Amino acid sequence: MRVSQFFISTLKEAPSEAEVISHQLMLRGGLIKRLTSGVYTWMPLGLRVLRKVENIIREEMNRGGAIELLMPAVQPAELWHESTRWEQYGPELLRIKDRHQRDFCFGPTHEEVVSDVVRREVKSYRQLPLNFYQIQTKFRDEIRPRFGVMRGREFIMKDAYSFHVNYDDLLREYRNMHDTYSRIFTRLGLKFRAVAADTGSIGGTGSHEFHVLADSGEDAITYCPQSDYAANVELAEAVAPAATRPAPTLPLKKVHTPGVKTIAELCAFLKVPAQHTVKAVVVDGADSKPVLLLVRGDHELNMIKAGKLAQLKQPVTFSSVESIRAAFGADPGSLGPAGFKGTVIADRAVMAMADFVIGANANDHHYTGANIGRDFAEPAVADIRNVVTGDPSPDGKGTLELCRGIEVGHIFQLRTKYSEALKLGFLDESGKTQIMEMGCYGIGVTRIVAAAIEQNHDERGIMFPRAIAPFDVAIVPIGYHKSAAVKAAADQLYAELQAEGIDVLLDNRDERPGAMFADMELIGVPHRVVIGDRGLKEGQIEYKGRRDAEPRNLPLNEAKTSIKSMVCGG
RNA sequence: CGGGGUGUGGCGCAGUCCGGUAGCGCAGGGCGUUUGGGACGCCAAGGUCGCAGGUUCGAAUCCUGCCACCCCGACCA
Repeated sequence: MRVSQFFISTLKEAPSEAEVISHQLMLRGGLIKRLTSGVYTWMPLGLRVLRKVENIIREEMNRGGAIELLMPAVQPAELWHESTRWEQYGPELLRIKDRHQRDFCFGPTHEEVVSDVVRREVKSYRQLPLNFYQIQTKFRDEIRPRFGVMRGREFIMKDAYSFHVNYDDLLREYRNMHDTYSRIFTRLGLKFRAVAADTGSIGGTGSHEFHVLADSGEDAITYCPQSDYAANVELAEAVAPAATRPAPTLPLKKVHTPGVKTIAELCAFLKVPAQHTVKAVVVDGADSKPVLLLVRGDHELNMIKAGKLAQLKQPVTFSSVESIRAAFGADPGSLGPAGFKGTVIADRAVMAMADFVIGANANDHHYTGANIGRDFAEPAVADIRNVVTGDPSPDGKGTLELCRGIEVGHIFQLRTKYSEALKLGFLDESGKTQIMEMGCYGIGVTRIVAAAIEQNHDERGIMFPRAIAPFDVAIVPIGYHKSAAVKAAADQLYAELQAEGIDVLLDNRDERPGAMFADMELIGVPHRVVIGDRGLKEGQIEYKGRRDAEPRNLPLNEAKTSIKSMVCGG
């Protein structure tokens, strides 16, 4: 591609709407343009990247035995009533009406449609298993779209749905898709990790998320370097401490703590470490009465885990200040279990503590030397905190580390949640009707582009992994419009590399060198060749990899072969 | 949906407090000089100051209402 025949539009300054680096660089590089909140045009340059991502996904899905189809984006409400999701999905489902006032939605996911296809087509066990997938535009009316295409409302997803005669076969395909996803993200050139995940609203049993590792990621994930354990922090079990609770050594003492509300203030005021304090959080119980949750001061309450407790109202909500005052006689910041009549649930780690500091249920007062059993009744015990670095791994094989990730893929064992609702039956060998087992497997295609940039950039711009770079190599001629020798050498190398099937971008704009260098670096082309009169006199051209510190010279007559080996090797 | 913030030319901003009819940088156009790290000079062009009402002789500026967008919290690929 010659730049004169392409469309490149870069900015020196990032639009102020962009907060994260990938969003800024995608706007500056002209990969995307915003149309409205969470909705973006993919400009020609960005589209090249997107297509490369899609093609890798498509190739590996095909290799994994999945079969591509394309389902409609617009779906009739009747199907969603059948699965009961028309009511359940909430405002995230974009609902539309046609001219006859019939209800439709713009599909946020395709379990209903694919199930309808399969129940019409598949009657016999002989037609199973099946795995249908598509790469298609979805719409989810997100509460808060942000970070550009990282969390858009309209986005492209690869979604796959598999159908099986029994659970064993679903498990086989689930592992197959796990391997397929690992191959996909490896080929994309991304540092990633598969982690055990919460199944969330989609339902089903087993589930794994695939995360691109990046400090700016929205998800906290944990892994064990000594084993293959890895999980989303939402899910990762905080195992009970091995140590038994020491006997009390201090008397319970009420202390005046004026203005102290947070654990940090408490620690500073009393000069105690956070591990010797207990945090009290009040949430609404299943009976709408306040329930007191206790976690160690340096730990964090995990709302997903709390959401699995039968004693609590779903979804979990913090109690209002009014109901807290009524139940405790004090405001948040001075709360504790002593004297509280309702349900108390303590994290496992709290149960191993003695002589700790906790709110006294009187404003501006705390207790020191508090002890379970002696100063208040034994509470119910549950795992309700986030794991922290150094916690023992739930598999017993080491200690946990934490890092951050961007969720780019998610695989689920749906089991029969949808196949029962949508009557996905088939006849088995003995002629009996059975319900299919289902799996579903998603990849956020547009999000991958943002995640790749988040993981691969420097102060000059994007450093795309080779597999998804918009171009493999950029030729930057110096004086293309002045020097016949430069033009001839650049045109020839361009033609030769193109003939080798390499994606070459020839920057034949009449720009100053600095402007061309800056643009090629901004848009993340992995290899750059500079051709100028200065080098040609010596029979040399200059080569620089996007990640190289310094350029180096190559003989002109070997240019094609050496560049080809660098493009294909690196 | 709550909380915070911003809307001025394609992009980044100043001007708003203290009303007097819009300015800077970048990008884009023309001419000239330049050409190995985002050049320089001159010239020209480009704005319903988010929208609607109001106050006023006069509103980007003050008042009211609305809209859009961004950021912080519950969602998810």
